Amino acid sequence: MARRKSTIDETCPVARSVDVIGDRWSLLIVRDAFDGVSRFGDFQRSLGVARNILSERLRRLVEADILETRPASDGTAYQEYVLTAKGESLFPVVVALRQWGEQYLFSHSEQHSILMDKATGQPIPYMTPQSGDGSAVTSSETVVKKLP
Amino acid sequence: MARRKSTIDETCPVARSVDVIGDRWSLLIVRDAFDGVSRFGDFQRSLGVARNILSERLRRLVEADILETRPASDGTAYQEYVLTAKGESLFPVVVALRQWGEQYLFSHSEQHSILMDKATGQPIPYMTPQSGDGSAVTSSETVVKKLP
DNA sequence: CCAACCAGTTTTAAATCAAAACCAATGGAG
DNA sequence: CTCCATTGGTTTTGATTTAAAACTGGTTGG
Repeated sequence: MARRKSTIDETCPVARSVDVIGDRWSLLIVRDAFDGVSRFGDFQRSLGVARNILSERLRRLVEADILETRPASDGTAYQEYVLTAKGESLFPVVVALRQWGEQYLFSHSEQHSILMDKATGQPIPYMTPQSGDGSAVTSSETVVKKLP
Repeated sequence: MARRKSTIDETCPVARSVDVIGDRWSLLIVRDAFDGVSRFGDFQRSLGVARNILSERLRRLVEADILETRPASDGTAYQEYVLTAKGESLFPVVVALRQWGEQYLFSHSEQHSILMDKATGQPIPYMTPQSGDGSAVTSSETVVKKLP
């Protein structure tokens, strides 16, 4: 590509988020991390991503404080990658993408995975933005305000 | 790049979603569309994206049934791009990205925009996955189940 | 101690991207 | 009606990124 125009001066939160995790692999790495994957080789096998790309993405995610490294919990000398609090906060993003995909990207007959509540065994209902009183709001009922 | 490995056979909804909108521009185009932008030139000026890239992305989004074209509402012979129902359904994704960005990607003193409820003038509360009874659930309280 | 494994890094070729030039159709001024 | 600026792209051309595979060096198991 020509040099990527950095959106670092962007005042839109969506643009900044996309700048950090808006590529083909970062969100899938985060998804796997939510799923308990933590080792380099496990990410690599799970995603089928090239190792150099995985290496660079993991480094970026660690730099962005979304993942952190620590000594492997299984006693080996290797390290593992785990979500930070900032990374855990991406849960709604991953769930929103998952639910949208569930609704629109599978043919009716096609099987796909769904997100369940461990406690009740019921599917997690579709997430939606809500007003202060808990009622759902649509995009046309909201407006983006620039703070002064 | 070497040829992109298509994730079309992927059974994970997150992977399919990322395959459709997981690039630097598509989600920003959708965000602008939520904001009322509909004309080629307006997207181009708003995003600062190269025109050929914008053209290709708009075509992809139309093919994916996220946007659709129709005659411009202002009487000119040009066309405009508007969100379909499928595109409107990306609202939770955009809001989740926005809210994560608001929380983590701005220094405390830095100004940024926030999403408000038009009716009440109050900020939209942070979205979170909920259990069937409306209580928030964390990632560790959920599990991904593959349907048979 | 040796072989297999893990976690990367380097190398190389292909694909994509960004910028700018180019082009056709539209619309507005006079 | 004519000229010219605007709109909405497409084409061309390098720069950059990506993917795949080969390579490296420490680790672990036998």
